[in-house]
Amino acid sequence: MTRPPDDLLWGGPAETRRPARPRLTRDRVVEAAVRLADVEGLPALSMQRVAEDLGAATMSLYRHVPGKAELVMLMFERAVGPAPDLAGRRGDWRAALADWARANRDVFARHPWTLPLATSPRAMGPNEAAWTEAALRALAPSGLPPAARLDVLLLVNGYVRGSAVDLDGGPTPPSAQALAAHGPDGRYAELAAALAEAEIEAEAAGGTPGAAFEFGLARVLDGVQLYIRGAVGGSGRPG
Amino acid sequence: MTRPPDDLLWGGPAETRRPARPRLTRDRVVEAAVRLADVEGLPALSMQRVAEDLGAATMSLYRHVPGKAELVMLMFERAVGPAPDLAGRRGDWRAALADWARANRDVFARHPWTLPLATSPRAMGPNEAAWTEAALRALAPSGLPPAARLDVLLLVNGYVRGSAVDLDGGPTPPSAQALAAHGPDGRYAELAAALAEAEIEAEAAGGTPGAAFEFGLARVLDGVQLYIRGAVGGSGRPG
DNA sequence: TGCTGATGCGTACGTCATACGCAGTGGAGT
DNA sequence: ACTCCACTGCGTATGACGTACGCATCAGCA
Repeated sequence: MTRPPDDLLWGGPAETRRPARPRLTRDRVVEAAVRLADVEGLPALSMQRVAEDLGAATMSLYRHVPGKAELVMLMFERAVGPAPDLAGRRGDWRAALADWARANRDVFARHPWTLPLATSPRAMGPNEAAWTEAALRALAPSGLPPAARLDVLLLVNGYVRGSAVDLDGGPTPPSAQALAAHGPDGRYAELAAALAEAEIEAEAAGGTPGAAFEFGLARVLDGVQLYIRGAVGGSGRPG
Repeated sequence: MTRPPDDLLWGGPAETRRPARPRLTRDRVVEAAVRLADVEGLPALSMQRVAEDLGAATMSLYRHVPGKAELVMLMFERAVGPAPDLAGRRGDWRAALADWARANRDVFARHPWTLPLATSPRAMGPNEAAWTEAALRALAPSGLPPAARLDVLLLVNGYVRGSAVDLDGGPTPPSAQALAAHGPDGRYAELAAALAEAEIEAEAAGGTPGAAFEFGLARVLDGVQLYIRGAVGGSGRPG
């Protein structure tokens, strides 16, 4: 009835059926969006681009996600993924927490766009809750009460997020020339010296990225360990 | 000459001059944008809204900033502001670094929208460089070499950023009901217990926010202190 | 063979960033 | 005094975006 009569008259194939595409599902939409964000970054994410990548029309996405904001939430949950398995470290809270921190950092490394999202107001999803639960369990052998374990977790979590910034994103330090140009009176002397020395070290270290991460992580865990001693055992204050 | 003759004939005030508005400057544009972001958040920031707040036309802004991305950069620099003065803490790297961390946190508290920006790729501006320089100088009495001081700074910086998330933004933990509903088998038992205990403590603490921040900061500095002892003095490893 | 709910999509609207070029202004050079 | 010109402000237009709305198609079932 709505078909143009030509087709009927000339007997063209009755192409009333849609081209056989895999059905659209919420999962496929979120997956495509994550892939797009991984490759081109969050700013490039638009409903139109996601739909295009799926070979669907823009408005079709709205059958599966309520809107873009909700899509981003779902993307975040998917990128976070299931909590790491720390069973192999049972009893050793320090090793378990270190593994947890590294797994956490890997998420940010795999999906850099999650980093700004992690520092924006949002609701905690099941995966993120599972990560938190895993870390709290890892800390159980420490003997700390639950609320103190939460504080420790905030600390470690904060460190991971903060240092992941320097994996991708984060401030690119100004060039030595720029520093010299704008601070000819030695205003940035220490910064320039530190950057120069760090560059030499990085060259020497060659293929060991993440050295700075491990350094900081060790310091954080030292601090926690000291605290646990003080809180559970005697006084562990370093003075 | 280009005036319509009516005005001339009827002697209306010669309103050829513009209404006497303060001239638009880059500073005024950036200031208005910061104020807008402070009040309504970064998503509400549009060139049109900024122009409106200034009583100017949208396109006028482009005479003073190249585009929105650059405006946001300038806003960030302005929000960061000048580095804190740590002269009063000369010689005491721990106290100076703690002050620096608190000042840093205050920036995020005053301008919550800077937090996601701080965790996105960007160039380091003069103010941010000055903050870094100030911290490196504060660490000079520790005796650490410049590159190691940079690592320490990354650590502290990361902690501040990470914990500032919980000032504003960050994951709002699910309600106890939600946890119970989705993990009836005790999947989130530790999390639920920790949240409940933390809530009780928060109620008891009453008007002392930032307690969690100070807790974590003390742990971080403990770790750094331990490291400095080990690196500069003898072996300070806690085992 | 019609009915019904689920799914895909075309159109339309409002908001956004911004390219382009004109118009008023005020100062410098004649 | 007059001309010129750089600077500043702005009106219009374009194209991308998110999404409300309602029609078209289809699978399953009566």
